[in-house]
Amino acid sequence: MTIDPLKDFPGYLLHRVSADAMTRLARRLAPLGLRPTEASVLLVIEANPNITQSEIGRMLDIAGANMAPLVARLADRELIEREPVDGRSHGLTLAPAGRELFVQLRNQFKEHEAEILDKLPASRRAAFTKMLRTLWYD
Amino acid sequence: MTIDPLKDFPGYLLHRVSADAMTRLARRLAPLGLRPTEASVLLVIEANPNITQSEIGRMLDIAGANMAPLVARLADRELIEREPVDGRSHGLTLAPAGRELFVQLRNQFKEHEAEILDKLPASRRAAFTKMLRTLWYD
DNA sequence: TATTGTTATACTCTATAACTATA
DNA sequence: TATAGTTATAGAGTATAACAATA
Repeated sequence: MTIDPLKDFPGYLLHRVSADAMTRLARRLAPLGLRPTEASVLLVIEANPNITQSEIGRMLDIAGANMAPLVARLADRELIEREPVDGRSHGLTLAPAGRELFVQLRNQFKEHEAEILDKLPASRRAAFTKMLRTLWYD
Repeated sequence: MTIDPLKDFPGYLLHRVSADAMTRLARRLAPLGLRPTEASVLLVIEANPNITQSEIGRMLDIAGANMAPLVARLADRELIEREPVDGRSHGLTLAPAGRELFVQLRNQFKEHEAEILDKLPASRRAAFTKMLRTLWYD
């Protein structure tokens, strides 16, 4: 039979588990007309009214060059509003349509995250998430 | 201060940890002239001489349409050899240059994987990998 | 000088459709 | 009919370089 030489590599497993979760999240969000990165930006704006797009970029590690068209799409769809805070920055807040969408968005994320942990015994889920946090925010 | 509403989401953490690891792996492999997917295919061929590219695709979940140019690049660089096994399939094996590269490749992967787990206490590393395996090969 | 926001561009990985040749 | 391999193409995410306007 064929041998999978990668199946014990945590890096490979992280990649496969993450890629699978991202694909499922994308499918969940498609009916809302959102891609995963757009949805995560909306969650950040909701939690931080008047945040600027450069601050979001630093938080989510999205380069400014990539934030620009992403935010422009959300503004074009009137999901967010931009208010000048000084001559070069704009504070971002959810527009009415964005607040409406946010409720569905939050539910989809909640179900998605539960689905990921679902395969682990309930007693190990918190430990798993904590280890991931250790790896990320070391 | 700004709030990160995603920091407790295992799906988001998986994505960030995985993306960071992939970026570091890509940097490690660049001096060898390989991208992560190319390197993983070489590891699979080394472990399974005469495997076909469709079998590799099923193992690594890479679509046939994407396997074709990937394998062609490796064959053009004479890292692998293709031997017909029937009228439509080719068995893939490492060519001499591929075997030479494989030694360095294996070392880079070993260091990479160790680096990922490095931030976890040694006593938790096996449990973490096992949980990832549970999530992947459920 | 440094930062914010922007445009243009390219790369990697992935996804779909259509096709040929073989089993 | 199903499978192996291929080509063309498009999408999403990311990366770099260059630039204007503002701090």
